[in-house]
Amino acid sequence: MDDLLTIGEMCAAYQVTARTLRFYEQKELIQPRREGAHRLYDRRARARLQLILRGKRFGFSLEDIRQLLNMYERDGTNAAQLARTHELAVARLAQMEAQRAELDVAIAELKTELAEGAAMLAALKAAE
Amino acid sequence: MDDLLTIGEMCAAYQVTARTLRFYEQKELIQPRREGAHRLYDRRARARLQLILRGKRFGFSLEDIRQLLNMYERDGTNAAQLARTHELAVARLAQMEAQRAELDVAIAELKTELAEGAAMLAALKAAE
DNA sequence: CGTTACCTTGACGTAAACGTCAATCCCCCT
DNA sequence: AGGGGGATTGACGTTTACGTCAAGGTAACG
Repeated sequence: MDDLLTIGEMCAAYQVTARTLRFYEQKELIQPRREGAHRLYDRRARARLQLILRGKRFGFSLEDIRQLLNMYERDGTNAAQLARTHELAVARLAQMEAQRAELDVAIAELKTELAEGAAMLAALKAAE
Repeated sequence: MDDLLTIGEMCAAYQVTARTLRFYEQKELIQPRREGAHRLYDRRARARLQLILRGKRFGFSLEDIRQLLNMYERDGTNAAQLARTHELAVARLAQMEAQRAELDVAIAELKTELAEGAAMLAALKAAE
């Protein structure tokens, strides 16, 4: 049963707005079927949406996601494409870990200031 | 010696562009002196810039920073204002830690997929 | 005095990911 | 026939933190 969902049902199912779905479509991330003018989302469209949302959680841009998705669409078994995807994922992972490291530093610094009761502004007074 | 720096010197000293300094001024974050039309940055202006850059590292928005800065400008010793600053800092810290937690989850998930050689797209194939 | 380097204001542009109308259209129900 | 409730397209708006001209002022050097 390849049950088809209307845009409203998709919104409810995936917690996104209709605008978002149309936006993704415009960006070539999803291609729902049409029944007249109305959109109908099949299994494939839903799978892609899930991947999009997942990619977003990973911090990929929509453009990155589009490329990954379309690469797989054309040939999911091409070794070069698999390698490319892997490469992108590794790079993104490195970014995330770097971001986490920075965040850790900032957290530690802010904690120190809070412990000193200094908030972030003691330096202003000191500089007068 | 309250040596005064020109905008160009400020750029070199703090690694920011002139546009950035003018932008901060327009946003009421910094108030340099004037010699004719030219800006001159005194000790206070420089202290504020440092705090701005620091606030940014903490992830505060410029608007947040402006409010904090101006609160202190009016009365750095007011208990209510100190409390407010502290409160903002604590809230921000909580945000940062939440963000860090999410990041950890995403990192772990992405690592798992990489380990499986699945990148992020295995599900697409599975859904066909 | 002329050139150069640096400065000024003002205004429009940019990026991402949608939000928010407006005008229409379509189907279903009573 | 008259409403509703959803859908559609198109187009402009939003946010943040600046970037990028353009046109012109000014100050120091030679």
